[in-house]
Amino acid sequence: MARKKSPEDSSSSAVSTSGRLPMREFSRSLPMSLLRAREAVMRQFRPSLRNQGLTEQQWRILRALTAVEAIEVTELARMAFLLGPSLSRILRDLEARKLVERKAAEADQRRAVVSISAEGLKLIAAVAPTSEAIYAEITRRFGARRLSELQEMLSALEQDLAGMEGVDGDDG
Amino acid sequence: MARKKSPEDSSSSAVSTSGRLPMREFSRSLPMSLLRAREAVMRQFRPSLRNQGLTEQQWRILRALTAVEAIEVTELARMAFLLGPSLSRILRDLEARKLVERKAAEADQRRAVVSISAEGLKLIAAVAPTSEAIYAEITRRFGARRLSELQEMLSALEQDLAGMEGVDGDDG
DNA sequence: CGAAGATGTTTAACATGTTAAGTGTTTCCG
DNA sequence: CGGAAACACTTAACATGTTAAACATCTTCG
Repeated sequence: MARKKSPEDSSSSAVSTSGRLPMREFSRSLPMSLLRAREAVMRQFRPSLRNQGLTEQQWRILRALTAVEAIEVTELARMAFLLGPSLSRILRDLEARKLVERKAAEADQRRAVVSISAEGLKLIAAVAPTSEAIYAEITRRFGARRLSELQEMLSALEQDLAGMEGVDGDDG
Repeated sequence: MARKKSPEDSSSSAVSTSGRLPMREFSRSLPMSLLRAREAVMRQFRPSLRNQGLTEQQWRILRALTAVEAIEVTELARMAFLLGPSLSRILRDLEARKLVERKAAEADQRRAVVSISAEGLKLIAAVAPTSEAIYAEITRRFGARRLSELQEMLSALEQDLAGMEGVDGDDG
């Protein structure tokens, strides 16, 4: 919407007017495709989460905590797919909001054990219905079977790239 | 050594010890799958970009600029899939580094027109070979055909969700 | 013409991503 | 036993994501 401008309508962007490099298909690169798809999905959920004062990552953490009785920070980071520093900050805030509780592990004072609080559970319960409804609608639109196939491919991609670490060209 | 710990399933996690809520298996939600897949891909590219002092987003912008002679900021944001504020900041930096040039549009002083500089092109040329090699290796591992299929599905997902804006439950 | 509204871009404010360094604990091993 | 190394976080510093608001310019329409 609202895309009118000068008289000389250029319709669609990018016609590589200079043929400088053969790097075609930028908009169809795999990272861009994944980014756009994910954004299309998350766009559906964000408003609802925001209504409850939750960011996407905070939601991921609380969501992960509902699946366990208690869990160490590092393990939680793996589960919620967050880096340590991000998780550290978010836990500090969630703890201040009394949505999670933290205590030191008995056997190892380095480790912290986190669990969701009663309040946290209430918040989850408030968001879950809308969240599930959105997910159901997405599934309906895209098709359950197709969705499974997509997840399979994504998982396979992840696996195929798991051990690939050394293509680092010497362009430094 | 300390191989960078990539959050994969530790196989020990999460057995819903409390049966609190019937929520979908968290680690297999669509947003998480997309996030992990994208991260697996980007992990391959980041080191090379970093060697050239470029972030992923800066690279996206320069990459998009090589495809056009010049382009307005809003259109560039659409192409590189960045939000206005992010693009604004990045352009300020790239301009300071003389990798891009900016001028006001003649017909409309509100609009700014951006283009890549000669230096910017050199930088692109320095990164491109490694980047292409990595992409080729990813394609080889996953399979060209499979990769096309995946892109198709991602594109379709994006399309299917395009007009879905109003599932907003009243959980506020 | 001129004030109200629309539009393109930037700034602000807060939250997270990302890498490196710092702080306590614990483990290893001479 | 004790110091170096490993480990589990946490802080720090910079870059981007995200939303709202500010700015400047342009367009509408009375």
